[in-house]
Amino acid sequence: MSRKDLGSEDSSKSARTRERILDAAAHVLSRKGYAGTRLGDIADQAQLQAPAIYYYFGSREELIEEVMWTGAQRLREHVTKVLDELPDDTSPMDRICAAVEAHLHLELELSDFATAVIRNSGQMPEHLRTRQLAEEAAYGKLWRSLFRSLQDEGQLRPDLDPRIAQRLVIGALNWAAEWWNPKRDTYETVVRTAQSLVRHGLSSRSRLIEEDEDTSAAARRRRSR
Amino acid sequence: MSRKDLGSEDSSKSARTRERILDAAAHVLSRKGYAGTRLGDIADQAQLQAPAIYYYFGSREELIEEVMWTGAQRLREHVTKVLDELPDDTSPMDRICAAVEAHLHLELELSDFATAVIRNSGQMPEHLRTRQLAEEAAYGKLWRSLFRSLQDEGQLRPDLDPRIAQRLVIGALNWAAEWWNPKRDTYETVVRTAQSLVRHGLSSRSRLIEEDEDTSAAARRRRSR
DNA sequence: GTCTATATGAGGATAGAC
DNA sequence: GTCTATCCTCATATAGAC
Repeated sequence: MSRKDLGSEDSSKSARTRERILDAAAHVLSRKGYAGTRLGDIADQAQLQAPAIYYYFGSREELIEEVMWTGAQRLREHVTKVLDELPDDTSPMDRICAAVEAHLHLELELSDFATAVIRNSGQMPEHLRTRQLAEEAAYGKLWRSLFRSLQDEGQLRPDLDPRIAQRLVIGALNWAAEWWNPKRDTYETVVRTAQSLVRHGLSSRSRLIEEDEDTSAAARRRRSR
Repeated sequence: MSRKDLGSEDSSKSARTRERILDAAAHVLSRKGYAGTRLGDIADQAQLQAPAIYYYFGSREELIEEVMWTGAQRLREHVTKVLDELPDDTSPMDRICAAVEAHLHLELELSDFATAVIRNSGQMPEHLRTRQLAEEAAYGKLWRSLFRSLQDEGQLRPDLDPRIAQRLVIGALNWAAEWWNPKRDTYETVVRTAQSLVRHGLSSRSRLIEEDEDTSAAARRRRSR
């Protein structure tokens, strides 16, 4: 039997090689796209010969499928774990902020997998996305439950459509992998800004406070809503 | 002289054919990716033969380059136009909300170009991105000036990093093309939710009002406004 | 069990004749 | 504008080497 079904916890030599190939594939996939991902490039990156990949994966498609699934799965597992470790009495909004950080953490950490998934989800043949779609459905469900808790406690501003707000938030986070440059922005600044944006953006406690009428150019907002 | 330099305002037969090819290329590019975009598929979509494309475009690369540039250009021009038409005394926050709608409008309207650009920006050879990058730089500049106005008037919450907040907002908008389903969410709901999220998310007038300590899950609507 | 060297054949861009 | 021919780039099969 080959090594195809070794779990990722195995650290034998062959498991490590397999992992190297997977990482290399994520790297190439994120930069070249589904159709542009050549086994030769993956092999170069993983420091072996292209046909050697067939020892670990049944085909190019199987390898790519696993990259997409792994990316989605690791994200969901990480966020789930972080949420599970929060104290039971953590407020819904604090849970959402924790999820925001966890999502950003994994995404920016495993950015090859993240950008591989993000850029290629819409370009893959459907039959390679089954496991990925299942992960993403579960992940969406997780976030919906966070938003529902917020709403149940009356903390979600009522002019927001919960589903749409949720997708917008996740979009803002996903996109971060496209622009984040660690040399320009610290990870902490990104997290802090994202959390603040989300917290104030969603909260029903967030009131646009009327300004006393002064003549400054700023004084023109009025009883909105 | 070929038709290569006819502007898009020309509506002669050949200009229309050229436009059809461009639209078809955007369609294929968004679904198959840069490397997976075959002239045969573009030709099918545009209802002509693959080699005929060479009558309108110098090469596959030129055609794809033009899709990416056009997508970026139309977005910037549309948002610029909408902002220019606002009354002079429009507040910075209202200008940002107008830009949010304009961005979403063009993106969801021209979704093939939008998703083509979004999904393929990171997968294209650099030499095909020169004009696109110039457009995007100009577009970024536009948004930075919007954020700067907001900040100058003290309306930007000080715990936000302006550049990062701006990128998060644009990310949330860009991602909308990936999930929006007009059968599920109306365009108006998406715009309204995005605007509200952005307005409250950014505004320094947005205060998280402390709740009196009560444990009831019900007592939470307050000082209406 | 873990890989390398080489061979095969399909798909696709594009040149050039019409 | 179309049709055909050419040429190249791969994924993958096969045959072993260590």
